[in-house]
Amino acid sequence: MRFEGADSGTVRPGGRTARVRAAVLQATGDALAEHGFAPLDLADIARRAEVGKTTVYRRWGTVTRLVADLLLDMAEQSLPRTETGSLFGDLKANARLVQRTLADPRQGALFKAVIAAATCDAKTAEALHRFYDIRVKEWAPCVQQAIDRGEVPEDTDVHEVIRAVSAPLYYRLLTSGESIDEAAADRAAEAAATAARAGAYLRGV
Amino acid sequence: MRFEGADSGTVRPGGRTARVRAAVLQATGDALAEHGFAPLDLADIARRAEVGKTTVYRRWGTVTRLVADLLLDMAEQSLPRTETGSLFGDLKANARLVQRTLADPRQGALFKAVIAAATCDAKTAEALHRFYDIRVKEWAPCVQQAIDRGEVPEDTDVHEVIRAVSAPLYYRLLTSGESIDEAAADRAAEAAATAARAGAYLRGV
DNA sequence: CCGTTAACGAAACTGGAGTCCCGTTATGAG
DNA sequence: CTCATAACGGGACTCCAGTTTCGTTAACGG
Repeated sequence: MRFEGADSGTVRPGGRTARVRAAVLQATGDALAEHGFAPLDLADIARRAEVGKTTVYRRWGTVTRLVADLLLDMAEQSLPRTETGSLFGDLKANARLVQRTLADPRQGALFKAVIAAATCDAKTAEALHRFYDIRVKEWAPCVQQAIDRGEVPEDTDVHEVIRAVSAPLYYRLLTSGESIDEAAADRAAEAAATAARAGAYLRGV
Repeated sequence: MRFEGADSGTVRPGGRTARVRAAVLQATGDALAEHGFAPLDLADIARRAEVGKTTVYRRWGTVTRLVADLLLDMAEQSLPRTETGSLFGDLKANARLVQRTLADPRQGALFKAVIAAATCDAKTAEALHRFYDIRVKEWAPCVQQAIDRGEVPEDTDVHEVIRAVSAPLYYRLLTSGESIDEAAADRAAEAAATAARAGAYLRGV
């Protein structure tokens, strides 16, 4: 009886074992940088959808193309923007909306997965970019209103301010284990509003 | 001869075709939310590394565990922090470092892929979180110095300020097609510094 | 330097993802 | 309503990722 399994390489970690590890890690980096992450099973999706798997393979072919179509679908369902009368209030409403979405177990996992999928395929990435462009454009007017009120400098890049609200929440979702709570949302909104008022998002300077 | 392929479903898009699409998209969302994104071929990695594929399967087993090990390796190689004497200068140095990394084709693709991999597996996610914790902790002292100089409020969350610098750059990498240029880095640093000085990153308030 | 055995790797095997074939269903034009 | 055919779906087939087996190589304690 031989026990190697998960702890193989722990007893004699030097020499060949170390060289193998280095070579494999190098190759992993290369492979990931080149192909990215490969797709999920379409047969399983057909089963869940109670649809012939031939149909799924014929119409979409790969998971990445399927996800691109899903993003197209998601982009069509838009949520109404709320107006509060102040930049901070509007950004906070936006931040809370994003926070609720990412904190929801199913939605949060879905957004993570969709972003991961876009990592592997150019068409899917394009669909993801279009999705966020639409969402950002939907909220940008609140920054324009702040410009009109004289709250922020004239030539502020309105889209960049909206992105600045979401960025910390997505960064936390992807790179940290901490939960996306309301405090994080409010902090993101406050930071973006403060920086915008101070002229940190001037365009093309 | 039958032509269906990619444009199947375009001639008769109503009725059954539409129902199939809805069911499949629903199932795709469910599958992604549950399993996330599945792994890449280990046999290919063994070939690249010029190592027996049995060895790779025995020592790592899955791509996600392999990526977790890669992250452990990446966490060990740290870059020295530069000190400029002002919060904005230090944050700008950090932002430029992140910017150069993400803008580099291989490194940028690698980071995208690693984040995608962490999306699918708890252990890999933990390894990713540890990686970023280390990086953040490495730069946090520059914010502490700014506190000591009286540049930012006493009870500022120093880690959160560092994260605020990276967040917009990663957000752009993942959700937008635009390149990560120096202007973006400088804007991220300026926004974070401004918000920090204004007390947007106070801890636990 | 020697011996034990951890770790590697070639080759044969297997299960299921992805493809192909062809009959069935039902859309939408006339 | 009718008909041509777009689109679906069951089932057989293929091929390769992942597993198992077993012989070979070399790490490291003495």
